[in-house]
Amino acid sequence: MPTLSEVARRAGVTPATVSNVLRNRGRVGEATRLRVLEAIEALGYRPHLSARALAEGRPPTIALMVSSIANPFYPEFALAVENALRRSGRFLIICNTAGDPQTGRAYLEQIAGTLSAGVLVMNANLDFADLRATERRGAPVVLCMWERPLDPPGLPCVAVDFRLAGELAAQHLLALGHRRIGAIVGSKVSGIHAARYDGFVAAMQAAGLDGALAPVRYAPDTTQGGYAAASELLARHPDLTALFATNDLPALGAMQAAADLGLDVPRELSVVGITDIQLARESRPALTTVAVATVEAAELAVALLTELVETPAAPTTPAQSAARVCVVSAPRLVVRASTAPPRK
Amino acid sequence: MPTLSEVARRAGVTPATVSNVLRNRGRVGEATRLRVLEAIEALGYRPHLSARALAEGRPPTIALMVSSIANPFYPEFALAVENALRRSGRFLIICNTAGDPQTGRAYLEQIAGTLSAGVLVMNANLDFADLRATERRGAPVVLCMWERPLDPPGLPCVAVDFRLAGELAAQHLLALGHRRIGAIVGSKVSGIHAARYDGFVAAMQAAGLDGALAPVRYAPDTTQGGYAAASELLARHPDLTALFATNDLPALGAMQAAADLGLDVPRELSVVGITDIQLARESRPALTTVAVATVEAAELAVALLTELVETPAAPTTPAQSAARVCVVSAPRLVVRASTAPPRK
DNA sequence: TTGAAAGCGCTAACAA
DNA sequence: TTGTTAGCGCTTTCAA
Repeated sequence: MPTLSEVARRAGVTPATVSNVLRNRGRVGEATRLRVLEAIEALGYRPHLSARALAEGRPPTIALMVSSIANPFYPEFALAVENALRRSGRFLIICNTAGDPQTGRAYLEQIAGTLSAGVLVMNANLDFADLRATERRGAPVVLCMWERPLDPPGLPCVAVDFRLAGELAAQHLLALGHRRIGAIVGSKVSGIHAARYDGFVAAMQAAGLDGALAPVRYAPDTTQGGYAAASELLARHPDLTALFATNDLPALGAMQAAADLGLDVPRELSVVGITDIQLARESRPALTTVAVATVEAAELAVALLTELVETPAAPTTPAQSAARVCVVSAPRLVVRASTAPPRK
Repeated sequence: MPTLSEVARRAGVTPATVSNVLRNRGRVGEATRLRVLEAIEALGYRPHLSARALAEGRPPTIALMVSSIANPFYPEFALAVENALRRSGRFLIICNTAGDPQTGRAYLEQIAGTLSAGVLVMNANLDFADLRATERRGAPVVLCMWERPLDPPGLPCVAVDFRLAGELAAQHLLALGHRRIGAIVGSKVSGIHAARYDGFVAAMQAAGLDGALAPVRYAPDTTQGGYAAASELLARHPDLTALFATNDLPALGAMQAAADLGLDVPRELSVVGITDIQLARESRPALTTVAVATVEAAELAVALLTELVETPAAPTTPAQSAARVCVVSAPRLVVRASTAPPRK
């Protein structure tokens, strides 16, 4: 592969000039510029990105930490991230933590700042301390889907009002006339779906029901988890007319459980989820859900990280980080075919 | 961030020695080694991967070209690739071509050989010429799911016997007693699913039916595509008792179409797909399909590419490339709930 | 407008 | 076993 020096030699200039031409720095005579361009063309020169990364002190690369790229939600997000990055001439490294903080730390230690200029974190179950250490080493970190806009994490982040999402979902069921509603929370009790559940409880409360007393199950954030949770809930509380799930995947699982129990959705059981992943549209019946601005979140996250990466590393204090919170558009209800008024 | 020289200074040795310790090159005294290790620890030193890439002449990175990471098949494959790479200390750059050869070429030109040591190609609709050019520039290319083991592409590849997959699917339907079977081919007429369809036709032939005359529709390789194709087929040929699809996504779409037409699957219509993506297990009814060794293919692809990357670049002729064909385990039928004998 | 020179952080001969 | 010396390909002052 031809190098910049070879281009320079051929064009009868020095490497510095070629570099200036490449970066459109201006300070190059038009005739020279043309000669350089011609040499580039003739030689088929392409800049060596690793060399450039070293010289510039920062690679054209961003790492996306996810717990599993195979989770049907992430690809949509990753796609949006990749698109946004490509537009800004950067590249995306996918880091799969498999939900294991060790793996996450290993990734961060290896590539943050040395092979990737910054880090996007998408629910990868990482130690907060590791993230702050990463920041301190000079690789900015952005949390991609913070659940509580009003409770910033002390790290730059893109926040989604998931509490509102929970409220909207519950309000929809309530408006349809449901009163006996079960909840499936796709994480641990103290987990990241807490805000969504809070919203649900609040909406119930507001409707004069004791939301905290509504039957609830905590389950893994998967279809299987939702399936198991729904099976249990329906076995224990046969009078439930609707199920609220904090995420689409468990909601989809709940629909399967209903199908296997011979319950017709939505006639005998309504199901609502949160996020609006592609599958929600494609399931039968199509899932009613609360759509989250995934693409917008991805773009904001990339924009925020880009800014941080390009800003001369003013060592960020927690307070400064706290200030870097972008909130995406409010979630909105998408009514499809999995919800209906309860049978009397 | 501390550099190797700083570590050297602190340990009272030269950079070369530190490098030797880091690479476990052996030729270092035990006492020195310990001192160096201690300095590394004390300083929190981590090797700068971009610098190393430049010095070694090759980055620790591999590019995976896919048409859309959001296609439910790719994440499973990408996950397996990522795992295999991580085990070998490499990192994964995701390149989304959106099926556009331009975008693909731009990616290849930018990063192949300069930011990524090699390229994995997963049905990204790339120009063959671009791939060969990439190879010539010194960045090995491996095709990840070549469809016809007996017809090598002139590029190193991992091949899957998709013709056999098509045969197995058809044989299953035939064995159940189906005779009026429609086919949904998830690509253009001359597209990459041709081998699968060939297998289908051959199996029909072998059963004494004129497979080539079986109703067939070509459609995009998506649920929507399958939905539309199945709707058409069933409208035009109400006597069909089974549908064969060359991929799971269209098969799933076909099941939805059946549901919307009020046809019970599998009682009134059997549906079979190919690949066995995660969704196939999770759909209701669960999809009968022919499982392809995805993980094995990913691992073989990584192994093959790794070998090519590490082999001192003997400029490969097409003939040599042709020799680099790995074939994964044969596909195998997975019977689930979407197939049954035809109603008399 | 162009050139000269130093250096990014690391590796790898080759010498000692 | 360890050090010396050149780079890898590019960017970027600073001079001319």
